[in-house]
Amino acid sequence: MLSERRLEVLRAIVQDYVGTEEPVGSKALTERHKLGVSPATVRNDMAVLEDEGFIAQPHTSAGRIPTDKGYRLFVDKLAGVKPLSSPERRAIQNFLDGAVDLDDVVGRTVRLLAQLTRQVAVVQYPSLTRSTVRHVELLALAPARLMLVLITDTGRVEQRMIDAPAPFGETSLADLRARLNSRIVGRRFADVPQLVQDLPDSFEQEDRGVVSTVLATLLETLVEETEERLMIGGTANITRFGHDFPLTIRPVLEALEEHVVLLKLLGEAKDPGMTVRIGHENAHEGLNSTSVVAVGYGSGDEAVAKLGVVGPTRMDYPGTMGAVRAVARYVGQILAES
Amino acid sequence: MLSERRLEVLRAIVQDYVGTEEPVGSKALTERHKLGVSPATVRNDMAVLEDEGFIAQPHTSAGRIPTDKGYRLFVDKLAGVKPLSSPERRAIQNFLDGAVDLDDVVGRTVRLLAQLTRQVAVVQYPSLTRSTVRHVELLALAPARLMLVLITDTGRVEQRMIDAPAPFGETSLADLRARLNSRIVGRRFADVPQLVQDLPDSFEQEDRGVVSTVLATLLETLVEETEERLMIGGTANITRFGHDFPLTIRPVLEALEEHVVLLKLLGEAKDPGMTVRIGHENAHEGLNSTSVVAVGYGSGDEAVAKLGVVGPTRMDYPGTMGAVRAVARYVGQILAES
DNA sequence: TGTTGGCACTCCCCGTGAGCGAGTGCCAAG
DNA sequence: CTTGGCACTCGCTCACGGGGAGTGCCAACA
Repeated sequence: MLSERRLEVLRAIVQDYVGTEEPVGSKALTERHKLGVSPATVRNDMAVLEDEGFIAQPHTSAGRIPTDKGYRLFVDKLAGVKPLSSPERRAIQNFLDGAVDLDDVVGRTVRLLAQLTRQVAVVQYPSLTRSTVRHVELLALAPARLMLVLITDTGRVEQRMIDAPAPFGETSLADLRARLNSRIVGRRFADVPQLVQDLPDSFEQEDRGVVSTVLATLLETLVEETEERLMIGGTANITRFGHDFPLTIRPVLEALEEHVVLLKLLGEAKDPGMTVRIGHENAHEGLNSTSVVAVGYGSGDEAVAKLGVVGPTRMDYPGTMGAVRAVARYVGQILAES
Repeated sequence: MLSERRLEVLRAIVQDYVGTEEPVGSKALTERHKLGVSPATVRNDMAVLEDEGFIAQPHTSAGRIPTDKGYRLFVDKLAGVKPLSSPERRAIQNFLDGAVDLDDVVGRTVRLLAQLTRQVAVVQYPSLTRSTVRHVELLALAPARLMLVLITDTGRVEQRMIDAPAPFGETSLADLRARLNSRIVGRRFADVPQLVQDLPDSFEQEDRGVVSTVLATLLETLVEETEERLMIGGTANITRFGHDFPLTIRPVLEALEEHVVLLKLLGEAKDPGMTVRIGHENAHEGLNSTSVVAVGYGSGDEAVAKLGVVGPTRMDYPGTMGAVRAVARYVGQILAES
């Protein structure tokens, strides 16, 4: 185990490097931090930290920079979560309060997060699987052409066209609509399949085909839309990620375009609290020189989706984590209110 | 007026520069193109072209590169629109045919366009103002809480919550729903306001407040959603824009984030055909070193929205224009079918 | 055993200068 | 108007050489 002071040295190195973006040497460290020891001692400590793999030098006779492992130790043991200042809190609240619908909430959140952290923000739309049904609507656009509209408690609306195998009377339609709603409104998506299982049997023979088709489409919508959507913002901030440009930036932009990858990334964050993935801890290769800070948010006590930021491994972890957590809380509140 | 050969020289310069990304000199030009004259002659022509402002040299004693004005002449007079190869056409069709809903169509289009042009693609969602109403649905979520769902002929769905000033019975609701639909289904959004103007009068006194509120929300939706949405793709391609990195790329990314700016940009493209804005012709400063190729698309004979790409001024204009036009056509077809 | 100052050493970084070469402008001849 | 010739410009590359920040090691000291 590392001594108290060595940890302190590591913390100092991380802080300085994050600030200056330049390898930090022993002398500069003792000058900027009150470690109470001489540069020579710090050098010894650095040698140990390097042996253990927490820091590295880009070249012989250069200062040290933290490794992924070093950052990991930093966030696990050395860094707290820096709470936001109260003006910041107020700004968040004001900014989010004006939202009019779900798209707007997500849009504002992503902009806010990008602005606060000066990094790339990613916000997942509230997931359908954990949400409940607020209403199902069935419309006849033509005798054998129906539209299914599904409204969730998080304000999301999904619609699907249905080509019915046979014409379907207005009364049967109203009947189906009513029965469907009475069964599944207020229920979780995951529970819907078994709740509607026996519904076709209660209809006239001639209508069963249509009913089955409608139900099939409904269930399909539930499954399909579990492929969640997300919104990204602050892409311009990648220019801050590093100086070694085209090389670093390209794969990151590509990764950001693949929403599937990002969703997986967010999804992996199983931790009920905040999850921080540093550099190579990210499964996706393009993000090997970035860190992802993610946290769940939700309208109630349960998380319905995730949000987070993607930034350089060399980032201000306490500040970023503070911002991410705070934004998630406020979004949760907003969703609960609406 | 410039002689035939001088135009030919300009064309050759543009083509070579687009290919190599390096200033092109007189000797190289005569070698790669059959101009039938000597380098010295070409040098004279170049001097003229430079005087006229069509080309410039980065430094004394370097080759020439086209200016914005040079590109402008090139696209106006010298370049055709390069039709796509038939495998490409087939690929487009296949790729777009699988789309299941509007989001999917737009999403596929944007990816397709980005892939074909290797540039940043921008696709505007079909505008509401020009589309027609397919259906309006009114649901009572609670006695005094309604939801309005608006479905357009382009497959777009908008929903709004309404807090009614008074409870509203199910029969009244059904009545309003029916009357509303019979009046505005199939009509253009722009015509809706006057079509519903006198609707409250035909209701019982006690229901008029609610009806007015509903109508107000409906009209508001029409107006508000004229702020159109758009989707962007292929952002990673900005890394191809130039070598002078952080400087160029940052403002472009910022501009791409401001959808309002992009919408304005697309909107300015009044031309019924294709519009090409080159470098400083773009009003937005961040896009001064990029070109925008945009064209309208629509389900019928009329354009309902725009799509296009943003790329370096140094782009393959004929190829890009060909791809943009072809994609717009196919998207139009897809929309018309659905 | 841990800490400290001293010291030689290693390299990165940066400015300088030379040589190269692509490209130009001009001129005189065809 | 076109062409070949020619001197000139200037960006690019590379080698050379301090300067400096930082290191590792060692011997001395608590």
